[in-house]
Amino acid sequence: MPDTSAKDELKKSSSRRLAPDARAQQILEGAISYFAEYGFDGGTRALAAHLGISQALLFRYFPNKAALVDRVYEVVFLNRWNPEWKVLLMQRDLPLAARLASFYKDYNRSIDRFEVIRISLFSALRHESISQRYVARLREQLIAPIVAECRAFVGLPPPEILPLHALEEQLVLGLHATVIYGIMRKHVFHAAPPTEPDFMIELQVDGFIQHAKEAFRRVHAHAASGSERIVNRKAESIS
Amino acid sequence: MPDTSAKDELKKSSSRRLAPDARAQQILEGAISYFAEYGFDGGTRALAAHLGISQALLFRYFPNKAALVDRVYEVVFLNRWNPEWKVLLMQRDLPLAARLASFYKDYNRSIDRFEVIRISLFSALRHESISQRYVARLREQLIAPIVAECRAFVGLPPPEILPLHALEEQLVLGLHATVIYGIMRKHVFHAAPPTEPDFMIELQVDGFIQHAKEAFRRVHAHAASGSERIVNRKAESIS
DNA sequence: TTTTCTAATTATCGAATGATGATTAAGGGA
DNA sequence: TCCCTTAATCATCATTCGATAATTAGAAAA
Repeated sequence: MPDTSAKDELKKSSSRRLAPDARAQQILEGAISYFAEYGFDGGTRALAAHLGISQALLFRYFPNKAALVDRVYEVVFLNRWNPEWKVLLMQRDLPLAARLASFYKDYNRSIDRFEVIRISLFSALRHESISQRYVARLREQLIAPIVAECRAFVGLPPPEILPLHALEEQLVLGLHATVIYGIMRKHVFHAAPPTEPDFMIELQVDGFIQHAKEAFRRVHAHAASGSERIVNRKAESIS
Repeated sequence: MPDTSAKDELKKSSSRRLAPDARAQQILEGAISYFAEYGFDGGTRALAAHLGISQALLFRYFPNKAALVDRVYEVVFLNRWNPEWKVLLMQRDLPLAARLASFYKDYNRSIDRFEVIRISLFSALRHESISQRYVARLREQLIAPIVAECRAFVGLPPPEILPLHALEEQLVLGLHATVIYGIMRKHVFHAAPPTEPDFMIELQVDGFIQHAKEAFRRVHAHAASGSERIVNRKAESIS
């Protein structure tokens, strides 16, 4: 009778005495899962229990809790960015509607995960700088290029000639919002989760494109007669 | 020489020995402001300092921290609902576009506040039941009626004859998302805040209405050929 | 098998948390 | 003016927090 059973189930679950790299990786992934559920105020003891290890062990692999949280941020924010998105969006030999649909399908696939959306929100609510850097990159690398492509599509001058207007950004962000808000409904509000995301994205993109010409012209008419012109301005107004 | 100065500045700031009702109200408002900024894991000592009172005083007006948090929830969620919204949305003597624009302008005005949007998010991330009840009411009282009005607008059967389909909800939630996400950008992500909300709402509503006929027909065609039909289904799929 | 290295746990620290009496003092009524 | 009610604070409790040092024990090398 060979000695199987008891040894194997220990090995697969936590298997004490892991190689340091494997243990660090396991802690990091457990922290992502745990902090996504309970937020960054969740305790290190509960996290350790979640991992099936002692609380002190966390501090042998990360100097303190903040360092662990920072690593979580890095994985969630930085590892999830695809530089090809911008390239795809600017490929003018493809119809704009096809580019937008293709991009948002992939973007949706990339961020439609419990951990990603919730950790993004937790960190944004904490005013973490990495969150604001992500938002800035989103704006510069994706939203602004889309606005530029829309300009070309509807027959308006490029950004080099006519600076981008904040209202144009908001118009594009309206399309962006349909994707993001759907993911939030699913993972944060636990309300009627989106089904058939690809079909809905195609539908929303078609609506956006069909309305784009009129919408951009109205925005420019409004801007010409109205108040502020250039895109940058400070946030914050508490009341 | 009359004794002015020192007495006045004490009176205006915190003026010790308030009437109990006034003090309770002051604590509640301070708690809303404080928890909106720091989340519900913020400490009672820091909250008391924020109010200029001793920490122990909080517990003479609220039996424990959870009770105070519950009162905050009530104020933020329940006091912010206008039953007239549903009435307005179903007023068929007005054009649908006008009803939607009017509703979303008012809805936006009502929830575009730092405290409201952030406390909503904090509580939703905690899976608080009051948050889920709010989402259910939003869906039943606003989204479903809007879908029904769109049905009438595009010439499809009413919900009594043909049950609402989840994809129709998602279509309407796409419009809803443009408003909500704008508010989140402003108060959570601190990115390019929305300007001229009324103008943008008119624009988004017009785009939605112009596309509605085609969109609803495509949704119904897709549903007829596709898989699931009825609106309810369970959420949750972590990976 | 025995030895050796080090991954992991146990025990514990000081600081901060929510919460509870004991004490002080503000301010209207006599 | 004094008194008496009670709003408010002070001092302190038991827990829980992040973090550290001492100890144990697992697996490869000898």
